[in-house]
Order: sequence, then structure tokens, then C-alpha cells
Amino acid sequence: MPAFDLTEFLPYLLTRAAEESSADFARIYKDRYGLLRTEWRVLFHLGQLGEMTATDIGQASKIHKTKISRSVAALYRRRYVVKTQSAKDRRREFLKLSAQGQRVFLDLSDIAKTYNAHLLQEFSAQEQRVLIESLRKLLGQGGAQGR
Amino acid sequence: MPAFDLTEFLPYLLTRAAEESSADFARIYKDRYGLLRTEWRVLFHLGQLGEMTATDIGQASKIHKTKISRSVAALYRRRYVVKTQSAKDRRREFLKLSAQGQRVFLDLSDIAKTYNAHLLQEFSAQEQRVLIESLRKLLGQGGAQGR
DNA sequence: AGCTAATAGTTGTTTTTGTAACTAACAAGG
DNA sequence: CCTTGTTAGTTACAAAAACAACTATTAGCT
Repeated sequence: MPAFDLTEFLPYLLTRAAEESSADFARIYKDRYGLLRTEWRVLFHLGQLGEMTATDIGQASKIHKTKISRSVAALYRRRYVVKTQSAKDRRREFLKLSAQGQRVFLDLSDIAKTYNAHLLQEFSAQEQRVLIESLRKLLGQGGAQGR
Repeated sequence: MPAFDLTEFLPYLLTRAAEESSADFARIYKDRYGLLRTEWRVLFHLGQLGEMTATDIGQASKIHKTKISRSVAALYRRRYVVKTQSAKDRRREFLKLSAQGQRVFLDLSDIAKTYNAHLLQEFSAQEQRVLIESLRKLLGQGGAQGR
């Protein structure tokens, strides 16, 4: 019986590839703006998708609501985010980036773009396409995701 | 200026794909054997590569030595791992799976194999090849990895 | 209206991780 | 051998994540 080969196991490969490909970028947003990983992710969703509620962010990002709550609080404290109470439902709060938050988002986007190009240059155009498409496919429906 | 697109950013895609593709499998090794993520990883390396020291595991897995230390301690407590002191260098300790640890490894390997096949069935043979090869390439040299 | 259930978001507590500092053992040069 | 430096592995403490319980508000039903 052939031993199971770790280096064919997708969750393992993905986890390691994620860790290693994220490390350098993480150091940048951490050193430059003191952001945590989840904070960066929330900032990014707000930057890309515009005004939305915490629940919306959770749906788009699949980040747990307690992490979003704390990240939003941190971003708010730093004045990267502004809040608007919903008129018709006082539980809800619309969130968007402040001008300052927008600047941070754009600065980091720029860096991310360069960083991404650097990562992708290892691959042919066709490999890039397959890789990105495959990852996207893996997203929406990870495994059996049911819970 | 076009906004940066998160869904083309490899570290983001990889992180989410890793999280989502790992979740179901994680629940299995957790529920069935009470293993933590890092413990599972260490168990797997020992199962696949045979007797080795903690440092060796660190080199093969890129897991930090403190996490390995704690995981090995946990696996040892559960009698999944046995230790042999090195004769010529008393700092070193050879680790390998016990018969029981081996059984756990094989059981989980089986599940992993099925689980992996399930994940991969989304993809054509060619996509599978490109995906796995790309991830492997991303490994050894994640970004600039230098530290 | 009044009761129950659901939703938005927060807070408290426990686990896990990250970082640094530490002990023990070995190595190499004088 | 003795000092200095290096390596293997552990431990202590601080930061972050996971999980559960909570408050406030709205929705739906009778």
C-alpha cells in the first residue's frame, strides 16, 4: 500500500502556499500601518466593494462576525472607517472607508499589485489562468462546506 | 485607475481556498482524534517520512519549532509518538509514530485520500496537474521568503 | 398589542499562536 | 580544558483567534 503523499493533498498544499505567499505582504501592512491580517482583509473589502454593513462583509469574506466586529472597531479607532446608522433598522450600521482609510487602501493595493505580479511571474500565462480559476472555483464551494 | 481586484490576489485566493478546503477535513481529525491542526501536520510528516528529529520536521514542514515542540509533546502524551535519545548528541531526540500513532495516521490518510479526490473532481486532469504543480512551485520559494 | 423567533452586532472567556528568552549540550580555537 | 559561539529543544508571557453567551432591535404571527 503506497503511503499517502502529503504533496498531493490539496488542503496541505494550499495552506502552505497561502502561508508562504502571504508572509512578506503581511509584514508590509503590519510594519507600515500596524494592521492585523483580519483588519487588512476588512479594509480591503470595504475599499473594493464600497459602503456596506458588517454582515455584508462577513458574507463577502467568510470571516466570522466576531472577528469583523473587532476589526471594524480597530479600523474605526484609527479613523480608517466611518459609520452611518441605518435609519430604518437601528441594528445595522453602514461602514465605509474614510479619506484616510482610502489612502491606506490605495497604497496597499499598489503594493499588492506589484507583489502579486512578482508571485505570478513564476508561471506561464496559461498556468496563471488555470491557477486563478481553480482557486476561485475552490472558493465558493470549499469541499462540502455544509454546516 | 482600476480598483485592485481581490479575487486576483494570490495570497488572498490561497488563504481562502486553504481555509475552505481544509475546514471539513479539520473537523474530522478534530472530532475523531482530538487533534489540532499542527498536531495533524506533525503526525503526517512522521507518518510519511519515518523517524526523524524535531528539527527535521521543522525543515520539512516549515512549522516553527515552538509549535513542533508543543505538538510533539501532545502526540507523545497520547502515545502516538515514541522517542529515542540520540547516543552521540544528547540534545537530539528521534521521533517516530507508535503502532497506535501509525493506525491513526493510516486511518486519516485514507480519509484524506477520499477527501482529496472529492476536491479534485471539480477539475480536469490538466487543471489538476497545473494546480498541483503551481502550488508546489509556490512552496519552496514563497514570495521572497528571505528572513 | 403581545409573544416568540430571528437578526445585527458586541463582549467575555478559553484556546492557540507568536515572540523572546531560556537551558542543556556540543563544537572549535586557543 | 576553558572560553566563545552555535544548535536542539523547551518554557514564559503577550497577542490573536475560536467559541459561546449576551444585548438590542426588528419581524412575524395570533
